[in-house]
Amino acid sequence: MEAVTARSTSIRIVPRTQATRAQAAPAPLKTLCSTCHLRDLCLPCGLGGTDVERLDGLMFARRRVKEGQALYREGDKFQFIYAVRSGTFKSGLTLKDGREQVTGFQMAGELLGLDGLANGQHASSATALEDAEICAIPYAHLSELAASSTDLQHVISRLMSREIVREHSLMMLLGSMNAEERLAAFLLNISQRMKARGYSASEFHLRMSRAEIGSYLGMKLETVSRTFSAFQHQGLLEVDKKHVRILDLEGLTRAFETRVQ
Amino acid sequence: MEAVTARSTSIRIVPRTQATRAQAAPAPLKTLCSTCHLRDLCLPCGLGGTDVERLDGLMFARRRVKEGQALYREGDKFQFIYAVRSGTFKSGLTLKDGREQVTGFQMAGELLGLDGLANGQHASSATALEDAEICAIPYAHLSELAASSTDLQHVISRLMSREIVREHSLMMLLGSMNAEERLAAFLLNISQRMKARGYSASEFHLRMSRAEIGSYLGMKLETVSRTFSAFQHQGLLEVDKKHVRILDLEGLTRAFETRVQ
DNA sequence: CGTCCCTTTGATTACTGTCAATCGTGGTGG
DNA sequence: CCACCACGATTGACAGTAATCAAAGGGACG
Repeated sequence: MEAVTARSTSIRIVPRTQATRAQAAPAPLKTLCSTCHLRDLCLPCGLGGTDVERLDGLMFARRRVKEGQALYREGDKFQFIYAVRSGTFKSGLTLKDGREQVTGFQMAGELLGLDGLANGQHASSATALEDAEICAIPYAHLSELAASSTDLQHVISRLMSREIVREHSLMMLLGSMNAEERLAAFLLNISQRMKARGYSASEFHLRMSRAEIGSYLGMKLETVSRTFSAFQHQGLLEVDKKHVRILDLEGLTRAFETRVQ
Repeated sequence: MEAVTARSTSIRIVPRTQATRAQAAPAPLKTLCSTCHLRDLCLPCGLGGTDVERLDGLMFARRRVKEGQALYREGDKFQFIYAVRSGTFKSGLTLKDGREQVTGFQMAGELLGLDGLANGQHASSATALEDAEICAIPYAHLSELAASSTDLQHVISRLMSREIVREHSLMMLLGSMNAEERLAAFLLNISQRMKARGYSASEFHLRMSRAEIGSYLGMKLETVSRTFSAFQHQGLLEVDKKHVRILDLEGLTRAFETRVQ
């Protein structure tokens, strides 16, 4: 897994762990929410035409992030909320001994960086799992705009609340499920999100490694791999490295619902 | 662990698991933020005098919640954010098979119910671990007020973001720590919060059962009990049921930092 | 004084972690 | 062009931690 730094003129290969921060885009493309194909998934979701037009007025800078590059890191000053336009990100905490805890994976239309509001600096880091593109939404401007639109205020609050709810269910997963239930829950979640984006719900490419899945689900990469194999033997799915095809959605749901119901 | 229903005129004992929802307070006391002893911990924290006075104008209803009573449950309509005035709450999800996943414990000055914004109904439930008192803050009124005060908007956003950050670190705990590290982290967290409230940081009463601690930390109650005993044998603390005295804060911190550093 | 619940402790099981080897792929460099 | 290396994934063997099952003590309360 390697990455090309944006800074060097010649193409230079660096391992992902040494990846540099994302640089300011050389060509700062501006983006309009009103014409964005993700508007029903993303920030403008639920907003009226006038509010969306006011979002347009902010002219979010669009930025490319290469695979392995960090969009922001723990401790970085909080200035932007990021909306994923394309590609996939992982977000998480890096422990001082080098190990990481992945706290989420973000796909197109999902927001990144909301944890930065608490203390004015990011509490987590976000890294691209493939070449990606994001909208950088300046929080100061956004909150200015929100001051004159209660609808926008509500949308932002709702998105933050949704993040809290999402983390609740992840805590349930980490706190009270076994390996098979965790992986089943993870795959069903990915499946739903792929479907919501117009992709197949039953066949997709995972962009994250076994180690990253394991970190997210609170298990070791070997256990992730074994559990994939177990599901395959049970006829629930076909796996080949990162390619997954779900054969028995009900069976997988049952594996998940063993405890959740 | 038993509870007295508020509805019945005669005092009737019900097990906590069958506890009824908190009823509307018979005497709706009103509360002022400006004179509250918790104002530096709670919602008004960081707000200027004029904003706090405007919060006063909302005249939050104060409500008593008996031990074992639910303040709200999953699926309840979201109307209020709650601030704990006194007592301790647990919040969490109840699974359909009856088991619960505790997602947090709330002490005086802490907020409850922020997960309700996402869908207009609470995604979790909150239950008093001892007789408690809360301020019920009508969200509609609060967000009306926030429309004319960017400071208040920021405070609310920051509180929600803080909840997200809190859950991140809990996920790290659940995802990558062993039993001793989890319990050490839990005790250090309680210790800090007690200290912030003017209580001893080294000696306190836990209001939650071993099972509730276990649910929160993703381990079984027997393991919680054993780990307490282990800490006691290591001379890190003295435990007698719910009473805890920390003898060696550095040692406990080391037990926690084994992985976190 | 008996019951119920919480807690503690012991014995055993089982799941997942750890350590290690192998395979396949893709990029590197001779 | 091909051998080599690095990396991710898979699988096996074994170890270790925590779960499970079980029993008993201690308070609180009727």
